[in-house]
Amino acid sequence: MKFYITTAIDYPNAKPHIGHALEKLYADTIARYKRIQGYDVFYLTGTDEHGVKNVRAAQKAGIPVAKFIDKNVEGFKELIGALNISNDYFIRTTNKKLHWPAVHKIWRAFEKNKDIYKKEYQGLYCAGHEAFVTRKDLDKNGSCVDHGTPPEPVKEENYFFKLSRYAKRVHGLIKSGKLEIIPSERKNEILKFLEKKVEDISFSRPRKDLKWGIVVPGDKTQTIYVWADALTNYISALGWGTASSAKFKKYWPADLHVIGKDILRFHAAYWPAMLLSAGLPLPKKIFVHGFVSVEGKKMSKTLGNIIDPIKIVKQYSSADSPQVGTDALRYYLLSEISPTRDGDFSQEKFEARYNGDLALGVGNFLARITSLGEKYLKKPIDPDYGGIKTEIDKKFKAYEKAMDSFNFPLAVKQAQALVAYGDKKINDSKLWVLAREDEARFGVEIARVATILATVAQMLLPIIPSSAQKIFESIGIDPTSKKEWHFKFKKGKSLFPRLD
RNA sequence: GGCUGGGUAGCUCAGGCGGUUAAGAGCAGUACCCUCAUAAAGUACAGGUCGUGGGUUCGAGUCCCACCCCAGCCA
Repeated sequence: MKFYITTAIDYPNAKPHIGHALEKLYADTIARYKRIQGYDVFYLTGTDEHGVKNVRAAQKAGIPVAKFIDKNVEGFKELIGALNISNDYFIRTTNKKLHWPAVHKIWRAFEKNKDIYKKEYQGLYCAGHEAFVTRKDLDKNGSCVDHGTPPEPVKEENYFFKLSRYAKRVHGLIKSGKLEIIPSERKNEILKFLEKKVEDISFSRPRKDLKWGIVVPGDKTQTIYVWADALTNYISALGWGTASSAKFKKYWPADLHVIGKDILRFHAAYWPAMLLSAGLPLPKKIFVHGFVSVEGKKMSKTLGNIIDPIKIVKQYSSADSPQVGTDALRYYLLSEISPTRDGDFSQEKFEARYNGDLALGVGNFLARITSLGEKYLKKPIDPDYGGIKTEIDKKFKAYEKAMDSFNFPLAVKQAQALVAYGDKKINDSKLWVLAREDEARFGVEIARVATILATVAQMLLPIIPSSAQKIFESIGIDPTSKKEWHFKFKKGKSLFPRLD
């Protein structure tokens, strides 16, 4: 079974912030979870590199656009490394070999279906924005809210895509659940949008206004606008439109697009319509996540409260435990932030989570077991489910249910509940006393708590992969091995050193 | 203005097809207890108008109406 999962492609006009981290993490956790379940997973992420905003940002920085983009894309790739993201490919929309042919091909497909037509577009052009603005961007005097100057009415010719022709079909597909939108509020939102009169959308810009982009095939005066360019990444990355489309045949349609709530319409309306026009299968599911605020406030440049995830990772890592910062951030974002609503980040909450759940939770539980096991156990022992199987099964089922519905905080809770259960078992059996006084019973009891720990590590594998792997190593197990497990304990350094 | 979601213990949230608790979990706080462990773990304690005001009902966080806040979508 294959599983194709994507994130939105990021706009590299600035450094990545914690919101970018969140989305990649959601997709990564699902990808890892599916791999563990045996799926042949293809996980795609990348960057959306064309458009006026990038040009302007480059100008501001005084660097040629291509160079500016290359530099910023490195920042996004660094983020992927810092977060231990397991993507299988990184698509860039400036990739002329892979991406551009697909964009041209899909454009031709629209044309062939007569879904592309030229129309005069009238709009209010704001020089400051270097873009068209709508009424909601204007103040009472009719001036641009951001620039304080009145926009001028401009007429220009653009190519339009007949979204109106597909609105009903897309609506039907979403309503019936053939194209699933999660959560249901977002499904309602897009259904409402599609029930109103849907306008066709401008799919190109005059070349003179937008040079940094892909030319419309057969018309050198027009540049393909973001929709047909960026959204096509999901199939271009698989080789669609090139000679080597084996991956496309294997992985398309996408099983899951992971996106933010701000781009719902593009993914749940425009993109399906485009695919229908091109005669391609539609994605199966779209998961819409929320945003991350910082101490209750929206992240913004003016507030200067933008959180750099790479900085956080570095801050909490050390030379001999480089995975700690990565997993600490992964754990926080996955356990503290509600996946379908907005969540909050604060240093204080971050450290409370870390100390409570990781250092003194899982980490301490591991230390208790390996310390006793290494010192008192004479030979490797087998897992033992005696008296604990019901509880483990119950928690594991709840965990799977939560993971399947992208409720990561609830999934994590199941693992933490097992840690508490195991800690209590150590106390109740007085394991440290048995270690000295009753070798046989000690063997049985430590096998049981170690079995609990192994289950916890299994659950955490998609959440904090490196640390979960370390847990397995400390108890002498290779989780990927089909061979029978035997616990052999080795107490190492603290998995998650406590923060003061 | 229309629509969607939310407003539950100091904080983060569960419950939300009406009667298994005349309100739950985690964190923080207090007491007790253990000492294997990262001065860690475990146990007990939360008396919160379940946004406000009405209504339906034998009985409502849980249904209905109105209103007030917060977020978002569409105008």
